[in-house]
Amino acid sequence: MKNGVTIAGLAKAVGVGVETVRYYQRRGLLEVPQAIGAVRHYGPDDLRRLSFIRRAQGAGFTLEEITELLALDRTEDRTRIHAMAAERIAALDIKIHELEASRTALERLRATCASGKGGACPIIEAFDPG
Amino acid sequence: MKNGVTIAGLAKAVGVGVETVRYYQRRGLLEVPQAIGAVRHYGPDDLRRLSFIRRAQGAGFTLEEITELLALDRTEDRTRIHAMAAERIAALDIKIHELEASRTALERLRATCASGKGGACPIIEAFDPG
DNA sequence: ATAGCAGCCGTACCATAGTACGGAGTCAAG
DNA sequence: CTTGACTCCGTACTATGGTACGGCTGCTAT
Repeated sequence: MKNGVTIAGLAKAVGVGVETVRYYQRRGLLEVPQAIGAVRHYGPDDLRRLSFIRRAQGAGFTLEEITELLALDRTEDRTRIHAMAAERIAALDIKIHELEASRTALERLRATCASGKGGACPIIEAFDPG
Repeated sequence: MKNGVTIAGLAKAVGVGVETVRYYQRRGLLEVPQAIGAVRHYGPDDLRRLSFIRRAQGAGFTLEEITELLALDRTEDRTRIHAMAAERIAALDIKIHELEASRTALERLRATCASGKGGACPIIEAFDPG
């Protein structure tokens, strides 16, 4: 063996499946490293890149957008990066507010249906205002 | 015409497509009302139900879960409703925190890349801490 | 009465993000 | 030097939530 891990080690380190790593390679999100013999070995760069992909997904970027971000990482196109970040932040703000509103509605539902007995609790109505 | 709207009116009122309404009917989320002649007419109940479906989706319920919620709406199984609400609230809390963390990371990226010129801004690193 | 828009229906297709599978090759250990 | 785990590869399949298509029919206005 050389230094670096094989695909299973990489996948495990980031908490994804081997097939997912291969999928990202096929999509061009991860590059396929040079093999030592017949087996590829992955280093810290690959790990950072894969972690980034996952975090960016968590931020709501699609794989297509992440592909663009990764390409941008080596350029100096700050305006594009800035625009993508701003756009995502705006979308995130909307989403966060929506989820908070949903949370409020669910809290109301939970409170209503917590009280002992009585007839059915009105699920549909619980969501009505908000 | 009778009172009530046709499928296009219903869809439009909630901001979905006609095909989406039909899809929900197929999935059993919406019932198919009795036709007057060959055309179905939808009333306020259908509207409320459809609105509910959309709001519940916004809260992160899957269509399958929403199917269950709608079924539960006519029962008195408060414990199940309570459990589903609690579970969703917990998931929502996690999600909201994740999105807020992502927002922070993006804000950092935006700030870093806003400053005039200089080399590339480190997209991958901007997400590194979390 | 007739054109043409809506509605109805089944079936097929789409995007996104994986997940599974089967065969062939390879590597390290026993 | 064989066994067993792991890799590689292509292709196919999955889940979720729709979206589109084409044929037929029926309601409505001109």
